[in-house]
Amino acid sequence: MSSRHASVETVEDAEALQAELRRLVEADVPGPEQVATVAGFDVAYDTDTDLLAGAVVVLAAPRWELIASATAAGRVTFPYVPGLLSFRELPPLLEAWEAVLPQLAAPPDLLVCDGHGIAHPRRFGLACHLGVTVGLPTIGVAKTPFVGEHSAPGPHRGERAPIILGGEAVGAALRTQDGVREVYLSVGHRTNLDSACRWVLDLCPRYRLPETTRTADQLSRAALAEARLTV
DNA sequence: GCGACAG
DNA sequence: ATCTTGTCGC
Repeated sequence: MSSRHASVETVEDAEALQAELRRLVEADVPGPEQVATVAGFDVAYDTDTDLLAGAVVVLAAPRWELIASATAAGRVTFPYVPGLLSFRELPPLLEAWEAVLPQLAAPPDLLVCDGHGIAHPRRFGLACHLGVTVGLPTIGVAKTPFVGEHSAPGPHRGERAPIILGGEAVGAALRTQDGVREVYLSVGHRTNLDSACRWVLDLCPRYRLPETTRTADQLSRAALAEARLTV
């Protein structure tokens, strides 16, 4: 698991591993029919101290109430390289994941993370890496575009426009609330674009960003603040 | 070669 | 990611 990451320390190693793991991605299969629980992932950074903190939250339908969570703080082990974000964020996220699993009666039905899935230069963004690693359905929801072209979706909640890369739809610009800026989502693993849009809308009953993202963001920041006191 | 570039 | 107050608007 993480031992596999221990050997990845250069851009070359990371890209080689991506090329290997991308073949495992299932990006056009039926998504979860029901979602009783959903997990959210996010990482916060302190640029001064090199500290980072990952957080995993588990929310329960239909109100998306927090039922479990875990965090993991540590030092940055990989630089930010566009296209290799997962090698930077996965270590703390997987550590938090391992800590949250024992709190659950069953694995979450869906995982949502910050950043893209297959809307990625090599079709293997953070959401894909997380998905194939834990073997569960994942969706990537990003606040800004990364690759591909898309037109502006209509102004109302639920309207969307495909993100086109290399002639294929790799994701969608989705309006999650009337009049707010769109989010950019793509399949990570074991689901499809329609299902992903459906569940992301469900996770955005009130705000632009999914409840999973909002809650995980808060928790990761709190965990980072806690970790800074230790330094 | 130049500019862009999730978090 | 992160640095950051007030302010316009529903």
